[in-house]
Amino acid sequence: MTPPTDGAQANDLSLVDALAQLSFLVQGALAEATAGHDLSIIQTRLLGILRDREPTMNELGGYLGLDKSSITGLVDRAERRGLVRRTASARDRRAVQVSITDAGRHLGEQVALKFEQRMAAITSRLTNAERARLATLAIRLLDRA
Amino acid sequence: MTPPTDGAQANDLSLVDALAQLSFLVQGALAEATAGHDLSIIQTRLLGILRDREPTMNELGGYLGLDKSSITGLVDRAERRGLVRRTASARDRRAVQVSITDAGRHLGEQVALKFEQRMAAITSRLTNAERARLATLAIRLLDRA
DNA sequence: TATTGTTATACTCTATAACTATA
DNA sequence: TATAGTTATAGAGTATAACAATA
Repeated sequence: MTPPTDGAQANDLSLVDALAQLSFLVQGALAEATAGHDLSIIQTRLLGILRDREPTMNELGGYLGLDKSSITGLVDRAERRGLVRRTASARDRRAVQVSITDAGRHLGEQVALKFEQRMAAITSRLTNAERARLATLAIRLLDRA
Repeated sequence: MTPPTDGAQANDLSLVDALAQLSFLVQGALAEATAGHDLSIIQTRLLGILRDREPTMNELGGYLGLDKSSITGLVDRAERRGLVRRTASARDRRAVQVSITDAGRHLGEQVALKFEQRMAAITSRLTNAERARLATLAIRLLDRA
Protein backbone atom coordinates (compact mmCIF):
# COMPACT_ATOMS: atom_id res chain seq x y z
CA MET A 1 0.00 0.00 0.00
CA THR A 2 2.87 2.28 0.75
CA PRO A 3 5.87 2.03 -1.54
CA PRO A 4 8.64 0.39 0.45
CA THR A 5 6.76 -0.93 3.45
CA ASP A 6 7.69 -4.52 2.83
CA GLY A 7 10.06 -5.95 5.31
CA ALA A 8 9.34 -9.50 4.15
CA GLN A 9 10.01 -10.48 0.56
CA ALA A 10 10.47 -7.50 -1.71
CA ASN A 11 10.10 -9.62 -4.83
CA ASP A 12 7.00 -11.49 -3.75
CA LEU A 13 4.48 -8.67 -3.62
CA SER A 14 0.81 -9.49 -3.67
CA LEU A 15 -1.21 -8.37 -6.65
CA VAL A 16 -2.90 -5.73 -4.52
CA ASP A 17 0.41 -4.28 -3.35
CA ALA A 18 1.85 -4.36 -6.84
CA LEU A 19 -1.15 -2.52 -8.28
CA ALA A 20 -1.05 0.02 -5.48
CA GLN A 21 2.63 0.73 -6.01
CA LEU A 22 2.12 0.85 -9.76
CA SER A 23 -0.64 3.42 -9.30
CA PHE A 24 1.75 5.62 -7.33
CA LEU A 25 4.39 5.21 -10.02
CA VAL A 26 1.97 6.24 -12.78
CA GLN A 27 0.53 9.11 -10.76
CA GLY A 28 4.07 10.26 -10.08
CA ALA A 29 4.84 10.27 -13.79
CA LEU A 30 1.66 12.24 -14.38
CA ALA A 31 2.54 14.71 -11.64
CA GLU A 32 5.98 15.24 -13.17
CA ALA A 33 4.53 15.77 -16.62
CA THR A 34 2.03 18.33 -15.35
CA ALA A 35 4.28 20.14 -12.89
CA GLY A 36 6.63 21.14 -15.70
CA HIS A 37 3.78 23.21 -17.09
CA ASP A 38 2.56 24.48 -13.73
CA LEU A 39 -0.54 22.33 -13.94
CA SER A 40 -2.03 20.05 -11.31
CA ILE A 41 -3.38 16.60 -12.13
CA ILE A 42 -6.94 17.77 -11.65
CA GLN A 43 -6.43 20.76 -13.96
CA THR A 44 -4.99 18.38 -16.54
CA ARG A 45 -7.99 16.08 -16.21
CA LEU A 46 -10.22 19.11 -16.72
CA LEU A 47 -8.44 19.95 -19.98
CA GLY A 48 -8.68 16.30 -21.05
CA ILE A 49 -12.42 16.22 -20.52
CA LEU A 50 -12.93 19.47 -22.40
CA ARG A 51 -10.88 18.22 -25.33
CA ASP A 52 -14.00 16.88 -27.01
CA ARG A 53 -16.86 18.14 -24.84
CA GLU A 54 -18.54 21.38 -23.80
CA PRO A 55 -20.28 20.38 -20.58
CA THR A 56 -22.13 22.47 -18.03
CA MET A 57 -20.61 23.05 -14.62
CA ASN A 58 -22.99 20.45 -13.29
CA GLU A 59 -21.94 17.81 -15.82
CA LEU A 60 -18.31 18.60 -15.09
CA GLY A 61 -18.96 17.75 -11.47
CA GLY A 62 -20.24 14.39 -12.61
CA TYR A 63 -17.19 13.66 -14.75
CA LEU A 64 -14.75 14.61 -12.03
CA GLY A 65 -16.72 13.40 -9.03
CA LEU A 66 -16.54 16.76 -7.32
CA ASP A 67 -19.02 19.03 -5.61
CA LYS A 68 -20.34 21.93 -7.66
CA SER A 69 -18.62 24.44 -5.39
CA SER A 70 -15.30 22.71 -6.09
CA ILE A 71 -15.98 22.97 -9.82
CA THR A 72 -16.56 26.70 -9.47
CA GLY A 73 -13.10 27.15 -8.00
CA LEU A 74 -11.43 24.76 -10.43
CA VAL A 75 -12.90 26.53 -13.46
CA ASP A 76 -12.18 29.93 -11.90
CA ARG A 77 -8.47 29.17 -11.72
CA ALA A 78 -8.34 27.66 -15.21
CA GLU A 79 -10.27 30.58 -16.66
CA ARG A 80 -7.99 33.08 -14.94
CA ARG A 81 -5.11 31.44 -16.82
CA GLY A 82 -6.96 31.58 -20.13
CA LEU A 83 -7.21 27.78 -20.48
CA VAL A 84 -11.01 27.51 -20.47
CA ARG A 85 -13.96 29.84 -20.87
CA ARG A 86 -17.50 30.06 -19.54
CA THR A 87 -20.39 30.75 -21.89
CA ALA A 88 -24.09 31.13 -21.18
CA SER A 89 -26.20 28.11 -22.06
CA ALA A 90 -28.72 28.69 -24.83
CA ARG A 91 -31.43 26.38 -23.49
CA ASP A 92 -31.20 26.93 -19.73
CA ARG A 93 -30.47 30.39 -18.48
CA ARG A 94 -29.32 29.02 -15.12
CA ALA A 95 -26.63 26.89 -16.72
CA VAL A 96 -23.07 27.70 -17.75
CA GLN A 97 -21.18 25.88 -20.46
CA VAL A 98 -17.45 25.36 -20.17
CA SER A 99 -15.18 25.04 -23.20
CA ILE A 100 -11.45 24.83 -23.80
CA THR A 101 -9.46 27.65 -25.40
CA ASP A 102 -6.75 27.21 -28.01
CA ALA A 103 -4.17 27.86 -25.30
CA GLY A 104 -5.75 25.22 -23.08
CA ARG A 105 -5.86 22.68 -25.88
CA HIS A 106 -2.23 23.32 -26.74
CA LEU A 107 -1.13 23.00 -23.14
CA GLY A 108 -3.09 19.79 -22.72
CA GLU A 109 -1.36 18.31 -25.75
CA GLN A 110 2.06 19.23 -24.42
CA VAL A 111 1.37 17.60 -21.07
CA ALA A 112 -0.01 14.48 -22.74
CA LEU A 113 3.12 14.21 -24.85
CA LYS A 114 5.42 14.55 -21.86
CA PHE A 115 3.38 11.99 -19.94
CA GLU A 116 3.67 9.52 -22.81
CA GLN A 117 7.42 9.99 -22.82
CA ARG A 118 7.64 9.28 -19.09
CA MET A 119 5.47 6.22 -19.47
CA ALA A 120 7.52 5.00 -22.41
CA ALA A 121 10.57 5.11 -20.15
CA ILE A 122 8.74 3.20 -17.45
CA THR A 123 7.56 0.46 -19.79
CA SER A 124 10.75 0.30 -21.79
CA ARG A 125 11.99 -2.84 -20.05
CA LEU A 126 9.00 -4.87 -21.23
CA THR A 127 8.98 -6.72 -24.52
CA ASN A 128 6.29 -5.90 -27.05
CA ALA A 129 4.53 -9.12 -26.17
CA GLU A 130 4.58 -8.24 -22.47
CA ARG A 131 3.28 -4.77 -23.19
CA ALA A 132 0.40 -6.20 -25.16
CA ARG A 133 -0.38 -8.68 -22.39
CA LEU A 134 -0.31 -5.94 -19.75
CA ALA A 135 -2.58 -3.70 -21.80
CA THR A 136 -5.05 -6.54 -22.26
CA LEU A 137 -5.15 -7.32 -18.55
CA ALA A 138 -5.44 -3.67 -17.54
CA ILE A 139 -8.31 -3.17 -19.96
CA ARG A 140 -10.07 -6.23 -18.56
CA LEU A 141 -9.88 -4.64 -15.11
CA LEU A 142 -11.21 -1.34 -16.39
CA ASP A 143 -14.12 -2.91 -18.22
CA ARG A 144 -16.05 -3.83 -15.14
CA ALA A 145 -15.12 -0.83 -13.06
CA MET B 1 -5.03 10.04 -19.77
CA THR B 2 -8.37 11.15 -18.53
CA PRO B 3 -10.89 8.39 -17.94
CA PRO B 4 -13.41 8.50 -20.80
CA THR B 5 -11.76 10.93 -23.18
CA ASP B 6 -11.58 8.47 -26.03
CA GLY B 7 -13.80 9.26 -28.92
CA ALA B 8 -12.13 6.67 -31.11
CA GLN B 9 -12.14 3.02 -30.05
CA ALA B 10 -13.08 2.56 -26.42
CA ASN B 11 -11.84 -1.02 -26.40
CA ASP B 12 -8.55 -0.38 -28.11
CA LEU B 13 -6.81 1.75 -25.52
CA SER B 14 -3.09 2.15 -25.66
CA LEU B 15 -1.00 0.71 -22.88
CA VAL B 16 -0.30 4.21 -21.58
CA ASP B 17 -3.96 5.12 -21.45
CA ALA B 18 -4.86 1.82 -19.84
CA LEU B 19 -2.22 2.24 -17.14
CA ALA B 20 -3.29 5.83 -16.52
CA GLN B 21 -6.92 4.86 -16.14
CA LEU B 22 -5.97 1.91 -13.97
CA SER B 23 -4.00 4.23 -11.70
CA PHE B 24 -7.06 6.40 -11.24
CA LEU B 25 -9.16 3.32 -10.48
CA VAL B 26 -6.72 2.11 -7.82
CA GLN B 27 -6.27 5.56 -6.31
CA GLY B 28 -10.04 5.88 -6.20
CA ALA B 29 -10.29 2.59 -4.30
CA LEU B 30 -7.63 3.84 -1.92
CA ALA B 31 -9.42 7.15 -1.44
CA GLU B 32 -12.66 5.33 -0.65
CA ALA B 33 -10.95 3.05 1.83
CA THR B 34 -9.33 5.96 3.63
CA ALA B 35 -12.25 8.39 3.51
CA GLY B 36 -14.38 5.96 5.49
CA HIS B 37 -11.98 6.49 8.37
CA ASP B 38 -11.54 10.23 7.83
CA LEU B 39 -8.02 9.73 6.59
CA SER B 40 -6.37 11.16 3.48
CA ILE B 41 -4.12 9.09 1.24
CA ILE B 42 -1.05 10.93 2.48
CA GLN B 43 -1.99 10.34 6.12
CA THR B 44 -2.46 6.66 5.29
CA ARG B 45 0.95 6.52 3.64
CA LEU B 46 2.41 8.12 6.76
CA LEU B 47 0.93 5.38 8.93
CA GLY B 48 2.18 2.74 6.49
CA ILE B 49 5.73 4.04 6.67
CA LEU B 50 5.67 4.21 10.46
CA ARG B 51 4.39 0.65 10.67
CA ASP B 52 7.94 -0.68 10.89
CA ARG B 53 10.11 2.44 11.20
CA GLU B 54 10.79 5.29 13.61
CA PRO B 55 12.28 7.92 11.28
CA THR B 56 13.22 11.52 11.96
CA MET B 57 11.15 14.31 10.42
CA ASN B 58 13.90 14.71 7.87
CA GLU B 59 13.88 11.04 6.86
CA LEU B 60 10.11 11.17 6.62
CA GLY B 61 10.46 13.95 4.09
CA GLY B 62 12.69 11.66 2.06
CA TYR B 63 10.21 8.78 2.15
CA LEU B 64 7.28 10.94 1.15
CA GLY B 65 9.08 13.32 -1.17
CA LEU B 66 7.84 16.37 0.72
CA ASP B 67 9.43 19.52 2.06
CA LYS B 68 10.24 19.54 5.78
CA SER B 69 7.65 22.23 6.43
CA SER B 70 5.00 19.98 4.86
CA ILE B 71 6.09 17.17 7.16
CA THR B 72 5.68 19.42 10.17
CA GLY B 73 2.04 20.03 9.26
CA LEU B 74 1.37 16.44 8.34
CA VAL B 75 2.74 15.12 11.62
CA ASP B 76 1.00 17.92 13.53
CA ARG B 77 -2.39 16.81 12.27
CA ALA B 78 -1.70 13.12 12.83
CA GLU B 79 -0.38 13.81 16.32
CA ARG B 80 -3.40 15.92 17.17
CA ARG B 81 -5.53 12.86 16.37
CA GLY B 82 -3.36 10.61 18.51
CA LEU B 83 -2.13 8.52 15.58
CA VAL B 84 1.60 9.28 15.87
CA ARG B 85 3.90 10.80 18.47
CA ARG B 86 7.07 12.88 18.46
CA THR B 87 9.99 11.94 20.69
CA ALA B 88 13.34 13.60 21.14
CA SER B 89 16.24 11.91 19.40
CA ALA B 90 18.87 10.49 21.72
CA ARG B 91 21.90 11.14 19.50
CA ASP B 92 21.05 14.51 17.92
CA ARG B 93 19.29 17.08 20.03
CA ARG B 94 18.08 18.94 16.94
CA ALA B 95 16.26 15.88 15.61
CA VAL B 96 12.78 14.56 16.32
CA GLN B 97 11.78 10.94 15.97
CA VAL B 98 8.27 10.02 14.84
CA SER B 99 6.56 6.79 15.86
CA ILE B 100 3.11 5.31 15.48
CA THR B 101 0.71 4.88 18.40
CA ASP B 102 -1.46 1.84 19.03
CA ALA B 103 -4.45 3.81 17.76
CA GLY B 104 -2.55 4.75 14.61
CA ARG B 105 -1.48 1.18 14.00
CA HIS B 106 -5.00 -0.08 14.47
CA LEU B 107 -6.46 2.52 12.13
CA GLY B 108 -3.83 1.75 9.50
CA GLU B 109 -4.74 -1.92 9.64
CA GLN B 110 -8.42 -1.17 9.22
CA VAL B 111 -7.79 0.99 6.17
CA ALA B 112 -5.49 -1.63 4.64
CA LEU B 113 -8.17 -4.26 5.13
CA LYS B 114 -10.83 -2.15 3.49
CA PHE B 115 -8.51 -1.33 0.61
CA GLU B 116 -7.81 -5.01 0.04
CA GLN B 117 -11.53 -5.67 -0.06
CA ARG B 118 -12.07 -2.97 -2.69
CA MET B 119 -9.20 -4.30 -4.73
CA ALA B 120 -10.51 -7.84 -4.43
CA ALA B 121 -13.76 -6.62 -5.96
CA ILE B 122 -11.90 -4.89 -8.76
CA THR B 123 -9.80 -7.93 -9.62
CA SER B 124 -12.59 -10.45 -9.11
CA ARG B 125 -13.26 -10.84 -12.81
CA LEU B 126 -9.77 -12.12 -13.51
CA THR B 127 -8.87 -15.78 -13.27
CA ASN B 128 -6.12 -16.86 -10.90
CA ALA B 129 -3.80 -17.31 -13.84
CA GLU B 130 -4.53 -13.80 -15.09
CA ARG B 131 -4.01 -12.35 -11.62
CA ALA B 132 -0.63 -14.03 -11.40
CA ARG B 133 0.36 -12.77 -14.84
CA LEU B 134 -0.72 -9.23 -13.98
CA ALA B 135 1.20 -9.28 -10.70
CA THR B 136 4.31 -10.50 -12.51
CA LEU B 137 4.11 -7.77 -15.12
CA ALA B 138 3.39 -5.03 -12.58
CA ILE B 139 6.36 -6.12 -10.48
CA ARG B 140 8.60 -6.07 -13.56
CA LEU B 141 7.57 -2.43 -14.09
CA LEU B 142 8.26 -1.55 -10.48
CA ASP B 143 11.67 -3.20 -10.41
CA ARG B 144 13.34 -0.63 -12.59
CA ALA B 145 11.47 2.40 -11.27
C1' DT C 1 -40.52 23.74 -5.19
C1' DA C 2 -36.39 22.07 -7.44
C1' DT C 3 -32.16 22.93 -9.84
C1' DT C 4 -27.87 25.61 -11.40
C1' DG C 5 -24.26 28.00 -10.06
C1' DT C 6 -21.77 31.21 -6.82
C1' DT C 7 -20.23 32.83 -2.36
C1' DA C 8 -18.69 32.39 2.41
C1' DT C 9 -16.21 29.63 5.26
C1' DA C 10 -13.19 26.04 6.92
C1' DC C 11 -9.88 22.50 6.58
C1' DT C 12 -6.02 19.68 4.39
C1' DC C 13 -2.01 19.72 1.76
C1' DT C 14 1.90 21.82 -0.23
C1' DA C 15 5.81 25.13 -0.87
C1' DT C 16 9.05 29.21 0.08
C1' DA C 17 11.32 32.08 3.24
C1' DA C 18 12.73 33.39 7.72
C1' DC C 19 13.81 31.86 12.13
C1' DT C 20 15.72 29.00 16.42
C1' DA C 21 18.47 25.60 18.31
C1' DT C 22 21.98 22.49 17.79
C1' DA C 23 25.99 20.46 15.31
C1' DT D 1 28.79 27.47 8.76
C1' DA D 2 25.51 23.79 8.06
C1' DT D 3 21.59 21.03 9.46
C1' DA D 4 16.93 19.82 11.88
C1' DG D 5 12.82 21.46 12.69
C1' DT D 6 9.14 25.12 13.32
C1' DT D 7 6.59 29.22 12.09
C1' DA D 8 4.54 32.60 8.99
C1' DT D 9 2.47 33.03 4.88
C1' DA D 10 0.35 31.95 0.48
C1' DG D 11 -2.15 29.29 -2.69
C1' DA D 12 -4.59 25.00 -4.68
C1' DG D 13 -8.08 21.84 -3.83
C1' DT D 14 -11.98 20.09 -1.46
C1' DA D 15 -16.54 20.19 1.14
C1' DT D 16 -20.82 22.12 3.57
C1' DA D 17 -24.19 25.58 4.02
C1' DA D 18 -26.56 29.59 2.54
C1' DC D 19 -27.92 32.26 -1.26
C1' DA D 20 -29.72 34.22 -6.02
C1' DA D 21 -31.60 33.31 -10.39
C1' DT D 22 -34.14 30.46 -13.18
C1' DA D 23 -37.02 26.38 -14.17
